Amino acid sequence: MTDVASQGITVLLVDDHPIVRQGYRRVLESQGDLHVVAEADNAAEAYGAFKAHAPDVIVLDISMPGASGLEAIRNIRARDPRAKILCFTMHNEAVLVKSAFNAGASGYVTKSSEPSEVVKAIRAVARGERAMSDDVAHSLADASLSRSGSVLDELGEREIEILRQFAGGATTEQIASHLNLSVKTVQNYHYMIKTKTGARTDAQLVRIAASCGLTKL
Amino acid sequence: MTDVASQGITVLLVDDHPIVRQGYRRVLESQGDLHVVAEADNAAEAYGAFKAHAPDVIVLDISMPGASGLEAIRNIRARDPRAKILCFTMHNEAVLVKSAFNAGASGYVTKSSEPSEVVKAIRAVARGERAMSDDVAHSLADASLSRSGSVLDELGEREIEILRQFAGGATTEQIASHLNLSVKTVQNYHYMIKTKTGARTDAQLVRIAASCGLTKL
DNA sequence: ATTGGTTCGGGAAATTTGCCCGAGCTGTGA
DNA sequence: TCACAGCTCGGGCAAATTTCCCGAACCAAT
Repeated sequence: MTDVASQGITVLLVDDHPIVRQGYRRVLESQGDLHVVAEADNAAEAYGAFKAHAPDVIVLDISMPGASGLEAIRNIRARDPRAKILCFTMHNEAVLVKSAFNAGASGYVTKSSEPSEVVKAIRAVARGERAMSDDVAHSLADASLSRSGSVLDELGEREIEILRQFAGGATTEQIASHLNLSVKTVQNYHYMIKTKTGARTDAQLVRIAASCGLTKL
Repeated sequence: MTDVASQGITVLLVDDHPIVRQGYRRVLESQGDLHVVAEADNAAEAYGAFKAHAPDVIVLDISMPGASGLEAIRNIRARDPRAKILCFTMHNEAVLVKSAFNAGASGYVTKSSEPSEVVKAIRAVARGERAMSDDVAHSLADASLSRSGSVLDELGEREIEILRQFAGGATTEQIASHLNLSVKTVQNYHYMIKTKTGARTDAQLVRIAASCGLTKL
């Protein structure tokens, strides 16, 4: 009775799709204790809106392209570490989830979740707890029983270099000759990189490399 | 005065995100003349729901994975050519838009659009007109003007779809099952795509796909 | 000294690639 | 209407690569 919830929880919605925002707003408002006090269209506007309205929780869709969503989290948290950010997105890759959390997010819920789960997460985050939906927890658990940082610090120097060249479009032979290694060794590194990053496909590898800034485009 | 709109327009919502569906429903219902008579969670359920409720308009999120959205359009239209389908999605790539239309869609609106635009599109589609949002028209126009010479028009529709999924990180098996193809066929397409685009490596393929806007990174 | 991480590569089985093939289908133009 | 061309779908088979296993050398810290 004495906590913040009894006063209602104020929310800032950040999503680049207007109608989606409209929808969230209605769903949240129908809860009674949740009040959407502002909306923002993109990461850039998000901090301004946060400063202006000081909401209890920021619900942020990191819809990607790229790290713009993560960037926003870092920006806001850097300027006000009290900000509580709930990521609400359709992506459920462990790497992204991890990045979001150590960018400073307080929660992570996928759009596949039931509305009630989302609402629950907002309340939890408002209380200062960490929240995530079941599917997110599952993929995190799966992917990293013992990992702790960015995917990159799992990799050795050589592995990173080979990943970089590979993602840049080089063939195995080219990499081998660039680095004066046997083709076999490059193949083995390639394999190790895949297992360490959890990529099941070369394409996934490229995406991971790109998301780590290892390659542009 | 004698047309369907004066009686209200019935809508079937198809989207795999429950909360998003909730949101749309509320936005549409608040219009007065729009009535969401059914929802479906995925492409498979969509046709059943269509048959059961005979809605005036199907609002379909082809959120992908893969052609399941396009597949759904084709399925429904094959069984009932009177079906009016409005694609409502976050993707705004010319290739997809074109595929959607010649799969039989009546309209295409992105989630970046204002709610009012979406509603307008629904009404237009219900009247039997073709509808698309400004940004979609723009990217279609762009593409049709200055895109001869792009690698993409060397590729068939299937090839493009498979490239899209592959670049998105899907495995050969996943693609095969998404599209109901044999693994061998997907492998063959993969090979054809590589030769047609001149890519010597899967990583190069991903880069090409990205540079054509086929996938985001 | 021993453990542990990183670099380097061999070997063998399982998969995938590279390339060729034929068959069904559709639209287009003579 | 009859080709003809182009897309779609998949089999086959040799060659290449991937997947995992392994050992060896090096260096750093325990």
